[in-house]
Formats: sequence, structure tokens, C-alpha cells
Amino acid sequence: MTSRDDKKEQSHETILDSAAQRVRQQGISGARVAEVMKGAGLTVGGFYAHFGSKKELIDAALRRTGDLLRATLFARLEEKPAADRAMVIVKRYLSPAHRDLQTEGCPLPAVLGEVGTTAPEHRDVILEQIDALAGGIHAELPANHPMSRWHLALGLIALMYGGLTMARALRGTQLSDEIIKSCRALAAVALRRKP
Amino acid sequence: MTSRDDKKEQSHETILDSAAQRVRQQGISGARVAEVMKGAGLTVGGFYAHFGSKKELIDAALRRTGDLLRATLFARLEEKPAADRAMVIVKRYLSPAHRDLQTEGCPLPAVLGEVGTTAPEHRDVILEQIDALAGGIHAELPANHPMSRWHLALGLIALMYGGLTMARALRGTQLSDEIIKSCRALAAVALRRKP
DNA sequence: TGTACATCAGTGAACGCGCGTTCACTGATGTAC
DNA sequence: TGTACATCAGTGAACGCGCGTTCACTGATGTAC
Repeated sequence: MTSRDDKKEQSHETILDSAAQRVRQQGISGARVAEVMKGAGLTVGGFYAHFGSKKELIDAALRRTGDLLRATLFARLEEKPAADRAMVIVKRYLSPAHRDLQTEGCPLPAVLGEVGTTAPEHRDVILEQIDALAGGIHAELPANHPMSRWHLALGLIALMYGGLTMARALRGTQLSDEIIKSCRALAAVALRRKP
Repeated sequence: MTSRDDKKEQSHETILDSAAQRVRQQGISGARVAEVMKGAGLTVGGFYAHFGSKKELIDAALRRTGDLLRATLFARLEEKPAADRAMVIVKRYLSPAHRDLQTEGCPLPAVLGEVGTTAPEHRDVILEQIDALAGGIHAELPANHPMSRWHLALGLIALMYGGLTMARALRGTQLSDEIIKSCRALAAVALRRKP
């Protein structure tokens, strides 16, 4: 590992961090290669020494953001009573802070619509990330529930994702806050817990 | 009303229909002006005699698709028992057919992510349409429920939108069907009805 | 009724701009002797 | 240890392409007399 390799690896990480930020804030098409490189303190030309294509960059950025999201959602859950854990996850996801800090957190609100329309080539990473998220939530759900834990996990993800995306689209309006509250309350009803 | 006015008005409608289709299938940035015009059997150059800008076209198309969606979701509800109506709406929205027939139905899956990222200029139409949809669902909800009917309506919209968008993004995978089932079941639990 | 002119919906090509990608080049770092 | 050469991360400009928008023009329809 020469210092040249070291430098390149550092640049690679910086580019990935920059892409992860931009893809969450501007979506896939909005995460321009030139701007990602600028955000990493580099120029466009060097990009293809690090990634084979924009698609590869976006896929790598989506994996990174997905991993970070799960780490945040599931952090220190063992400190909470088992019965509260699902609602803790819901509240961490459906929060004004998560809505407003768009460069961090979940990438799905910014990219899922594109994957369903103009960017189907990213479907597999999304499948992988949603599956991983559902697997993590699954483990924190009650066993005595009319729905299977797997179905409940998927339903809660849809509710959380849908609520956050709506709240972000309507940012700055009164309805935006109402949506977050409503989705939290709906999750609480479904989980038979206090909101 | 001369036959010339008549012709222009017909073209205007055709352009709007074409845009409504494309925006649902390709999103806002994917609904290219030239392709919308081609879909209407016209050429690009004539567009600005009908709409002041692409933004105006998209806003008009979103109003049209929103109106059509509500008409479909609320059609013939009086034939159903009052207690079943909310679940009828949920099932109409969260269906494989609605997922697969992307040129018709709800525009939100294709556009909401963009409105939250690169196309905030459409926020007001979206607010208006979500408000109208919530108002319509609100009327069909049970009074004896721990959540207010307004909050319940917003929560259900988030769940339906989130589920449909995820199912579309994952089109062709097994998880896509699972998500639709899960969201239906979660709605049924929240509404205390059979799925 | 017929003719000359005016109107205007629609055409097709061009405009300026920004994108993803490529490539000849640079200069700092590493290697060979 | 010092010198000549090789390597390669990063630069900056260009490439081809597609977008939203503009505009001079056309030809069918409508109006005036």
C-alpha cells in the first residue's frame, strides 16, 4: 500500500460521501457527476478512474446510505423495552429532523420514484436495501399480532417511507407536520402501542 | 366559437391527455415537451401556443390526473356498506392492476420524489391534490376510532402512496406483490376490518 | 357569389445550455541503477 | 546518495447528445367588400 494508493482510496471515499449526500438531496438524475466531484474537492475528469459509470457510483452510494440508515435506526435499541422498540424505530424515521436534514438519512424518498420510472437499472440495489431494512425491523416486532412479522415490517416501511416522502414534498406547509403525526399515530394503532 | 377555436381547444385537450400519461409513466423530468407533443400527434414548435411553460403543463396534468384518480377511487361507493368503504378505497389503490397500469391512476408515485428534490415549484399543486384526496377519504372513515378522521385519512394516503411506489419500483420481483399485500393488511388492522 | 386579404394553429429548424463521457496532458510520487 | 526514468491520480477541455424554448415560415380557415 503506497501513499499513492492511499491517496486514491481516500479520494474514492470522499467521492462516495459526496455522492451519498447529493443523491439524498437531489435524487439520481440530480446527482450530477461534475457536482459530486466538486463536492469531493476534485474535478470531473478524474471520475472514471474511480467508478466505471454513474450507475456504479449511484449503486455504491445507495448501499452506503442504506447501511448508515440501518445503523442509525437500530442504534442502542437494547436500552429500550422490547415492546417499545418498533415504535422507537418509527419515531426515529418519521421525525421533523429526518425530514429537514435531507443530506443525511434515508435515500428512498429521493430515489424510489425515479427507480419506478426513469431509472429501473437501480432496482436490484433498492430491492437489496429494502430487504435488509425489513429484515432489521422484523426482529423488533411483536409475535402476537394478526399480521406476520414480515408483512408488518413491509407495511411499516411503506408507511414510514410514504409519510417521509410526502412530508418532504410538502416541506414548509402545515400539512407536512400533520402527515408526520398522522403516520406515527397510524403505526401506533397498528402496533397497538401509544403513539 | 369558430372551427379554428374548436380545433385549438381539441389540441389543448389532446396535449394535456398526452402529458398526463407521460408524467405518470416517466415523472416530471421524464415528460419531455417534444415527446408529449408527439404523443398528441403534433410537433414541438406548437407547444407554446397552448401552455406558457413546461411547468404550467405539468401543473395542469397533475390536476387532471388527481381529479381522475378521485373519481375512480370514490366511484359507486354508495353501493358498498358504509363500514367497508375505506377498505374498498384502499384495495382499489393498492392493487396489482394499479401498480402495472402506470399510464393511468395516481401520479404521486412518479412525481412526489421530484417535488421533494429537484422540482419544488410543483409543491402547491401537490398540496392541493393531497388535500382534496384526504378530504374525499375523510368522508368515508369511521367516527369511533382512536385517531381523528383527518389524521387517519392522511396516514392511509401515506401508506397507500408508499406501498404503491415501492411496489412499482420493485416491479417484477416477488417482494413487489408482498408489499401490496402487507400494506392492505396493515390498513385493515388500522381500520379494524378484514383485509 | 366571388375575390383579396387577414388571421393563426401548427411546422421545422435553430438557439443556448447542461449533461455523461473521453482523452491528451501535467506534475508529484515511486522505482531502478 | 543521487540521478534518470516510469507510473499514475488528477486536470481541463472537448465530444456527442438531448433538453426547453424561440422564431421565421406555411397553409388552411375566416372576414371584408
